[in-house]
Amino acid sequence: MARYNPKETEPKWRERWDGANAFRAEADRSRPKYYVLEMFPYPSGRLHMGHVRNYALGDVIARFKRARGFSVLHPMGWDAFGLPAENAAMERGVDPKAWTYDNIARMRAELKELGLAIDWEREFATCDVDYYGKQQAWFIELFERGLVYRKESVVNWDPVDQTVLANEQVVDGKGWRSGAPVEKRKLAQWFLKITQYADQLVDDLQALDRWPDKVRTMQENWIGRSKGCRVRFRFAGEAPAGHEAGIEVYTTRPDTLYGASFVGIAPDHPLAEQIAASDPRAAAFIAEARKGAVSEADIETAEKIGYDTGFTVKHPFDPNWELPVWIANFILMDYGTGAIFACPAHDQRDLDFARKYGLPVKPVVLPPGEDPATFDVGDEAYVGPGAIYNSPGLDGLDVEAAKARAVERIEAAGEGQGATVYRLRDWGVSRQRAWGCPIPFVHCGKCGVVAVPRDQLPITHPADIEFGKSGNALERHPTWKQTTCPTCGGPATRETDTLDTFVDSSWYFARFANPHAEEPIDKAAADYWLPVDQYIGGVEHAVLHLLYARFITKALADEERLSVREPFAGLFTQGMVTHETYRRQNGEWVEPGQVEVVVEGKTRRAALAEGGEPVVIGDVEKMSKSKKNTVAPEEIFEVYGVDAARLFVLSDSPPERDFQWSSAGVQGAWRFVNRVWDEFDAHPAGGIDWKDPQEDETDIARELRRQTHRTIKAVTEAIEAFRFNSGIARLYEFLNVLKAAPVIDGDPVLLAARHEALMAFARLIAPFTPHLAEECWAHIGGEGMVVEAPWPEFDPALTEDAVKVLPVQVNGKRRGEISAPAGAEPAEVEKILLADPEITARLEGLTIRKIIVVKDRIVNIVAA
RNA sequence: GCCGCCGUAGCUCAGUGGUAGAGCGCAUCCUUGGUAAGGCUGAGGUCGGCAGUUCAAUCCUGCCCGGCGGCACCA
Repeated sequence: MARYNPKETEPKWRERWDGANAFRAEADRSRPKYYVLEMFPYPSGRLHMGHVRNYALGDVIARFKRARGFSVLHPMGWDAFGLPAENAAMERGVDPKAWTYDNIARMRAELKELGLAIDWEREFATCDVDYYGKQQAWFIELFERGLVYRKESVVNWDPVDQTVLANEQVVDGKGWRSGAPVEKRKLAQWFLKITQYADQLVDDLQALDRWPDKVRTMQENWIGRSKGCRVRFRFAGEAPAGHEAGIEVYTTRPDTLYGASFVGIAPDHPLAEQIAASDPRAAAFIAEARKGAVSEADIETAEKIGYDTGFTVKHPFDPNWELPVWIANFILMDYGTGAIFACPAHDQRDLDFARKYGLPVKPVVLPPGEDPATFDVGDEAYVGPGAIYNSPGLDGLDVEAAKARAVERIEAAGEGQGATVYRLRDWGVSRQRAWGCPIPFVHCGKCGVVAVPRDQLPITHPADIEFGKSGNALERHPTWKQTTCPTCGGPATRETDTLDTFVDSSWYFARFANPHAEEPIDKAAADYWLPVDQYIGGVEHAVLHLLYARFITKALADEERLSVREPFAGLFTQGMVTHETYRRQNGEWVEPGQVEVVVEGKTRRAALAEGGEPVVIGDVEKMSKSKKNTVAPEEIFEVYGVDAARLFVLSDSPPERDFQWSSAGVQGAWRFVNRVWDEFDAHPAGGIDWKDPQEDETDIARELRRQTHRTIKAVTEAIEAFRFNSGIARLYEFLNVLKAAPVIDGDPVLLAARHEALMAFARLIAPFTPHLAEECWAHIGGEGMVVEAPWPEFDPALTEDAVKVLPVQVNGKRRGEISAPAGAEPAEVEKILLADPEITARLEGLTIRKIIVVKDRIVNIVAA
């Protein structure tokens, strides 16, 4: 018996796959195509278990679809621009470009070790001049179509690092790196007009039926479309200067206009600011209101406060009805118009506010079954359906009809119009960073902002760029900025902002169709390969990346660079990789590698491997450096081989759930790999003289064949349904069956049945442990390599038993069993049942009321 | 607060309107020329709780409890 040695076997098969160009994607129009893609990694230089899981999942699909006859595209690239490279430059004085490409080289080697069925000829990095140059080309096209614009915008400015910070880089109002208090600054920023596609982005979610509902809901909430109308409230007395037109409010509940109690404006509303200029108490209130708004959670619990401005406005449906105007802290300036009318009876926020300041509460929607004479609103606003009352002209209508009628009246009066508003904002893509895609524009004193002509692209980073200081190295460079205006030829300066890296990742999947094309996207190739049939990645990208990619796809489709309007037909979001945490008595985190866990009966104890100091076993948490609960993939590969690692991450949890790494688990997978090999090793090398197992079938052989065909069916269905762990569980069971099945020397039928089983097994396990599968396949004389072999087919007739064992229940409790031919009719089963002495003994003294026979499943006797 | 997911063996998880399963762990035994290993056998489960539908519920329905995730004054 030869022991299985992954260290020799695994590299050997990877070389053979390479040699055969086994994973090259070819647009073969005679076969159905399948595009499987995992979210491409940031090249940190180090593979972690999350990557292993992510890419193993995609690899299962890629190998499975290939075996099923699809023409498969499974590419790999690098999301290579971004802050970490510049941080490395600042910390270690290295060149971001060199640092990034070094990391890519290291990670590529590690990824290749995973044995992924990837077409490496299509690899690219977003920091390749070739890639971002093409990005600049289509970015200019979007500009020409009005989808790109510049606007003054408030940003978080770190005065020490001289840079703009993203919201998540601001911690407690200070820069995460410098620790300096962050300033709000107004800067001209580049924006992409994603809001122009807001409706499509919501509506098209409907058709994405192979996306998780959770992600679709999150995107829908993020876009936050709401339908309502704008209404003008004119001032009753003299209007404040500049606001003679009144206050425009936005509402989704025009049906409740007759329940209006007051008009409220946000503390940031221009009118509020104007009032504050001449009213110190209003100014003090606004300052107070702004102070409270620190964190999201605080906002929720913050008390509603308001300030009565003394101004009053007229009700749009009744000029004699005057409403006070309040400034209130719960009104947001950046939603709708920054002003509302309040209907306390039917809005909880308004009600809280009205109760606090003693403002009127008048119900106008009557809940079903309530009496208008007695219905009253307590401390809970009524937001449900009902009939409108107390509302001349709307009375009796239901809520939806009343909304429509109210909007009609408002529009007829010229006091407003129906409107749809969104929570979604335009996408700010400016980054004051050098290590990103330069925005291809110049600023000319005469001509303004001018796009760089196509034949002058790409705009690249200067070769002698000096990183390693704070701020934007492009801005600081002595000459790079200086250029001439493409329009007038006069002196001009280059734009020094670069693009958000989310732009880079918004179209890479399309570039993979032909990464060497002259145009950004090779349309013919993209028409063949797109959309991505299965996209796989972490749920943390549920909104931003996936929304941006959908938007850019639509924009590029309108540019006629793409035919699809949705990039990802199927989306799968995998769970995180977690691990137990360990802490010393002093609270210090300890790496798993330094801990020894001892099992004593049902309790587990842990101690430092060196010294034996007891260690506290903490919660299971996402692997992270800070908690030191990471496990390095390369160390696992070294000890157990790649296949065992792949098998373990695929086998232990459903892919969408969090996965708990444990050393016991990977050891179990390793043992399974060895048991599989043993089973193949015990089979005659080079295969057998084939004898059709269907001839002279014995019961033992037939049973084994049944198990084989059932396993093929079950594993196939499990992979189709993304339940890889179930599929692997079936293979574990199947191996147990094979081990238990007798081997009788000189029984050719049995041997043939076993051979059939092993031929299937090698192919079934190939998506999970591809190297092992090849070794096994070769040993038993399989033709060619497994990667070239078709997926095994099952014979439906063999997945069913000829004789069924039916449990027999008496009054719902199991009392015995009988055997009946498969498909036996109830009458036949009853006959067998009543002939069975054990069963009849059970029925002694009872009267049979009813016999329920469920074909091939069970029998239940109802008796008294 | 709202929405979603989850609760099955000590642990991680399959599964099904009809006999409760796998891996790991645990126990017993065997092997000691696969040996910082291998094998046999076994114990262990009111399938989160309560009600309902059904001949029959771990599975369907409702309510409740617990865990996780997302959203959160969006008018």
